[in-house]
Amino acid sequence: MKSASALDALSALAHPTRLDAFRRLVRSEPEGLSTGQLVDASGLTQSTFSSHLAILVGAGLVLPEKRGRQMIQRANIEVLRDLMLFLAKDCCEGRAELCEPLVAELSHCC
Amino acid sequence: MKSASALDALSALAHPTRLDAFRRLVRSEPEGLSTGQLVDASGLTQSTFSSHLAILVGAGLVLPEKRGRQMIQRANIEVLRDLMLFLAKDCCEGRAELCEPLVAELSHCC
DNA sequence: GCAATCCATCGATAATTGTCGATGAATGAA
DNA sequence: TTCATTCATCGACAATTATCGATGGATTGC
Repeated sequence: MKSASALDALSALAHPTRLDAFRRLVRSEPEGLSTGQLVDASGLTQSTFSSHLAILVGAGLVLPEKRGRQMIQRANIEVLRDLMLFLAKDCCEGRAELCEPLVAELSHCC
Repeated sequence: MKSASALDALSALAHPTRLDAFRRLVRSEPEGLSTGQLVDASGLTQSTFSSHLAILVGAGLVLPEKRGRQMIQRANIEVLRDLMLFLAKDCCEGRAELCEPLVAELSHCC
């Protein structure tokens, strides 16, 4: 993952509404949620939430699928993984000792 | 890590100048870098960079230490680890299959 | 065909963020 | 003591972001 893509993903997640929506989508994998369900959960107006959703989609973190007249939104775990690898990479290069506790906790968590 | 702290960390990293400075500090562990060195690397004015640095410090991602008349800045890997665990946690809860490839790649990388 | 539903886009406004130069406090050197 | 260096803070301004209501396209159901 390039630095620019990582920045897009970080910026997309750096907002309460978008972070909440993304986590909700991760938890709802693999079924996903409709835009309307996400709007309801956000408490914002439909148009405001739509602009937030567009930012998540633009960053590749959310993949929309058309289903009838609604859009089903799904989290793109791959991009999340790429982002985490991007962040971890600096520790790893020549200094694995910084990364080991991270891997240990992640292994334990999953 | 609470959602609010994760948002602070994400917001802090969601800016080219700050992401670059933080990664530079991670790579320079455990010696750290002086504020002046970071300013030079950023290409911004001292005051502008100082406000960015304050955001990283406020998020806990950077720990300043006074040394004479300069400040030595060091990356706080723990907060990075907490952030990554926060992001991974949603995958892990009841759906480890989403997280496994992430752990696998991280283990391989480190 | 017609009305209703779902959702993206537009335009306007308010709020936040980024940037800079200037100032000043703290420290070390002469 | 006096001067230079390092860096945080202040105030101002520009740029970006967040929010909303309104509009309109696409689709489904009647």
